[in-house]
Amino acid sequence: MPRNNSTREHLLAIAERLFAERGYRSVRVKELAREVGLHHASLYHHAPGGKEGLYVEVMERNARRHDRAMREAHDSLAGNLRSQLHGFATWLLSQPPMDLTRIVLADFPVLSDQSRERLSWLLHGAVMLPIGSAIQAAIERGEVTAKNPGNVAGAFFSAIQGLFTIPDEYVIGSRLQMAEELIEVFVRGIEVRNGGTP
Amino acid sequence: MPRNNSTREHLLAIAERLFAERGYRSVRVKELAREVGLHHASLYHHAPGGKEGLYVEVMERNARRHDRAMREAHDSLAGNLRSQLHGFATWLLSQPPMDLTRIVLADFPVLSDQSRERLSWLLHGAVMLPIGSAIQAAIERGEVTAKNPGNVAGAFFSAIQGLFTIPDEYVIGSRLQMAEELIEVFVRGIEVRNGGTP
DNA sequence: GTCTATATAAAGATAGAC
DNA sequence: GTCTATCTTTATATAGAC
Repeated sequence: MPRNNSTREHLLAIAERLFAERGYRSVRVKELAREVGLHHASLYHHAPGGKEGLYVEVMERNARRHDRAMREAHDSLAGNLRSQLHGFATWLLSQPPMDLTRIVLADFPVLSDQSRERLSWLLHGAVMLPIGSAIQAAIERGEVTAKNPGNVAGAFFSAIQGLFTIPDEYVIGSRLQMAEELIEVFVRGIEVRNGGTP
Repeated sequence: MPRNNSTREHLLAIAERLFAERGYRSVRVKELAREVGLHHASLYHHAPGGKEGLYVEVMERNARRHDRAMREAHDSLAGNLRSQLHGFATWLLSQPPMDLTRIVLADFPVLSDQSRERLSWLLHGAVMLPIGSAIQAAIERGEVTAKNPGNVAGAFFSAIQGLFTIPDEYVIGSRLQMAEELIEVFVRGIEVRNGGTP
């Protein structure tokens, strides 16, 4: 059992970023070791579970971190959907991309059924639930309407993540500014009209 | 030089689907061969460029196919943004997922600069341009407004692709029906209000 | 706790018989 | 055009010295 020390923390941080960006199979153990500044053999001292154990561990960390930050944004900005969405977008853009398509279709097949099921729920709960909950609350306040709030939440999440695919030189202003335009589109798209045809 | 025969076409079709779904590194040459019904050594007869050549070739095919279908939807439904978006969504959901995040962050780094640059433009032109063009036309008709139409186009594309991450058992109705709700949200989100405060 | 050395397995690719 | 056999390289992982 590895001790809680800074080398291990360093390794987990590096692994979390690399796995999030490129996925399980594209990350090489030697690459992880090089970035941490260790020989790849030394890595197994800090991560006895090997590459797969490391992946599961850092993805769980990743999910828990998102869970904390998304709930924090949800709760501290409760009552104002635009602000909540802005908080979600700010957080998501500050983190490595979370490419659910790749995670589900490419990464998950290498995991055990149990790890897959567990991670699946953790990730869903961390990112989709808070967004859906914010939309649901706005529905209950009578501000917006949606047949399927979870669908809108998923679309918002995907749209924000999609900003990561834009090469820096094509970003207009900043990704956060682009996110702000999308927030306007989403909120306008579901808000209840009060000035409709009389 | 391989001849144009059905085995090769079969191989290209299989490769296109597998690479699109799981990405370059997750696809095994032996897996491709098995699905085609060949020994993996025989595969190199039909694809002398090996795995990388195959990837570039089928991604180009993929891009060109999307280009044709998206332009067709764009042109045949011109004048009606909702219909155009519906046509785009119908096409995209009929195809393997196009996970641009994974393509850009995980697949591209293994390609030559030239292949990467070329594929990048092909994919962008095939999916983003038609959507952006449809939105731009609606802006010029005075129906909708957007500070950055390309941003909205990218968000729409990401939102539709995101529907692929939903496990079948959580799909409400069909993915196309979920797409229809998103189309409403996007169109309402950018449309010019005629019944605002007087 | 980190290294050298080595083991094991898998992947991509080629040669050459049929 | 497809196969068997083989080669080379790469990846993950372990043993054991220091």
